[in-house]
Amino acid sequence: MKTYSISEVAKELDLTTFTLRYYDKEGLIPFVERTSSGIRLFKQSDIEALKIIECLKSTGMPIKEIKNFIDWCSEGDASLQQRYEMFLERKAVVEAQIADLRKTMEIIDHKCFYYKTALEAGTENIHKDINIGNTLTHE
Amino acid sequence: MKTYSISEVAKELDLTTFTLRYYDKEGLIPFVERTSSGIRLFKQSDIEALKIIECLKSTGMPIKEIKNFIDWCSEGDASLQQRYEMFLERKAVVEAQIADLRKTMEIIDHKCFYYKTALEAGTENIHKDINIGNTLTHE
DNA sequence: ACTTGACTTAGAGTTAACTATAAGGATTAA
DNA sequence: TTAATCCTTATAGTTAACTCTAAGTCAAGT
Repeated sequence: MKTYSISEVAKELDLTTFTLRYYDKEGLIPFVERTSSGIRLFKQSDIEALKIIECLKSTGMPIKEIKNFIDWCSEGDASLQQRYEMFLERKAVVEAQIADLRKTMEIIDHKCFYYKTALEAGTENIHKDINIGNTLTHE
Repeated sequence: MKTYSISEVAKELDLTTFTLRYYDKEGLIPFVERTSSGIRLFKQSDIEALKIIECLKSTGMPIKEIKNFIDWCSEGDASLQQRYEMFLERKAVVEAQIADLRKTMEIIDHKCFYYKTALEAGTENIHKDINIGNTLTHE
């Protein structure tokens, strides 16, 4: 079975060897095997596992919680329920993040429009004038 | 014109007074006026500006860059182009973030399915079995 | 008068996730 | 054989954005 060195994996996943050893120290990749002399041999499945770890990280999950998940994986079928619930929770988190970003996007779109029209008019006052002249709403 | 104290603003925006003074020190809210004795008087428009600051922050924009924007605002119409470009860039950033989260969501959805079916079967092996038995693709 | 809440400067502490260095040793590919 | 790459432990530094404390002052409300 083909294996990869720590620097090959680092390159492929856009991490550093420092980071990978740090992950190892933190217990995120206990499944990575070693040669008799102690050199890490990453299997393709280890790289896939690291991609999941990066995926969880990108949802804002702290490393200590990711470690819990990795520990559950070692426990086998007994932890299936916990792992399922963890991913359901992650799903909810990501949905909320997307919803927040959409709101952010609305505000930014408004600002893009604001500045686009201001630029076309040559002055920001065009927006202030709209309000000053708005005798109906007094805004 | 109605004004608000630092603690009222902190409460409304779910920040602390420490944070608001920190923002002030970092030059994010130079427009907030003071009483003759130095107490900050936040106007409604100041609160709206803080909401924009929080919006920019939520896109991952560092405080020093937000300060640049605030400085541009003080410069008036001369900086309209820069401010417009800044928001266009923020728009692109947020779009990329949403795209990333969608990819993340796909992976998480897969995992939800994986664990749901594993739970129904009582064992994770159901997924391994699929591969072992797959004599066509040898995956 | 007293309490509350505002202010200041200055600086220390926190947190997470790296990021790096040093010092020394082992292994491997050309 | 030599250079590159790997390993270890231990430790220290970095960064951003807070977060908080201290020490002392000031001012408004009851």
